[in-house]
Amino acid sequence: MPRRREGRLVDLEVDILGAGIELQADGGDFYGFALAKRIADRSGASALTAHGTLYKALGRLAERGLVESEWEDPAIAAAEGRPRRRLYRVTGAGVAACRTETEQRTAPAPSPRSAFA
Amino acid sequence: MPRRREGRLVDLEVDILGAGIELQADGGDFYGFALAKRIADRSGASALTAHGTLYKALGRLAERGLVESEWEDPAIAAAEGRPRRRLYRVTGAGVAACRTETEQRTAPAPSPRSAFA
DNA sequence: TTCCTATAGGAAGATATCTGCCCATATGCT
DNA sequence: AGCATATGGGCAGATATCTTCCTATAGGAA
Repeated sequence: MPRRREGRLVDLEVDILGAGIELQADGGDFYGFALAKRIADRSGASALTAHGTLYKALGRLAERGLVESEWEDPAIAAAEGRPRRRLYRVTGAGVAACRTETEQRTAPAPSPRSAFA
Repeated sequence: MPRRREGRLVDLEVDILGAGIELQADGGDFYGFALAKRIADRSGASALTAHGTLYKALGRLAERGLVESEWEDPAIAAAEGRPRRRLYRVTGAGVAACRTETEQRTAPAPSPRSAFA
């Protein structure tokens, strides 16, 4: 993929923010693995078979301040007998960026003349 | 595999005890994953590609009191940024059982007549 | 000696996160 | 208009442990 168009989001990032906003609607934070399942479910196809893509995207979003994260208390993971999770939440900036991006996409391209023909 | 011959060990169990005794010689405990690598290395071949086999064998040995285990302090795993380990050590009984089994194997079968022919 | 069956072993996958490698390509620049 | 390249995406694998299935076989019993 090419240089990122200034301040815009790629598909996967929109998906993450969207799913994340949904997941955190009922109170808590969310974590990568759950996110992956959710996105895989609704995207139908077998995207993210290798989860590296997702974690890289989450990293990018974190760098831009659109999500925040912190490690789950290790004791909890230990008590539940599973690996630790990194807990994410979409920030205000993240919600805004997601909305903006979505709007920018629904308002199609500024067609050169009127329409086609 | 058939019923276990009363009080004896299968190959993998001997390997585990052997490798375990080696690993704990220099002080500390050992854990499954390291054990798997060690056994895989010296068994040359690609045994244990799926590690389930090893963990089941470790469970058997624990049940018979030949190894003991405890979970690593979750904080340590967290600090090192990796999954928790279960720490094992071979018990006295384990060392004894390993030796006995090895002897029983080096002293071959009580041949029916003298040798062959 | 023959047959039954308990049991070990292998494959596969769930649970979580992260890194490195390579490739395709849309973007921005000339 | 055309080209160079930054960058996202997919594949593969490391780190650890454990569960569920299915299968093959050696041991014991008849």
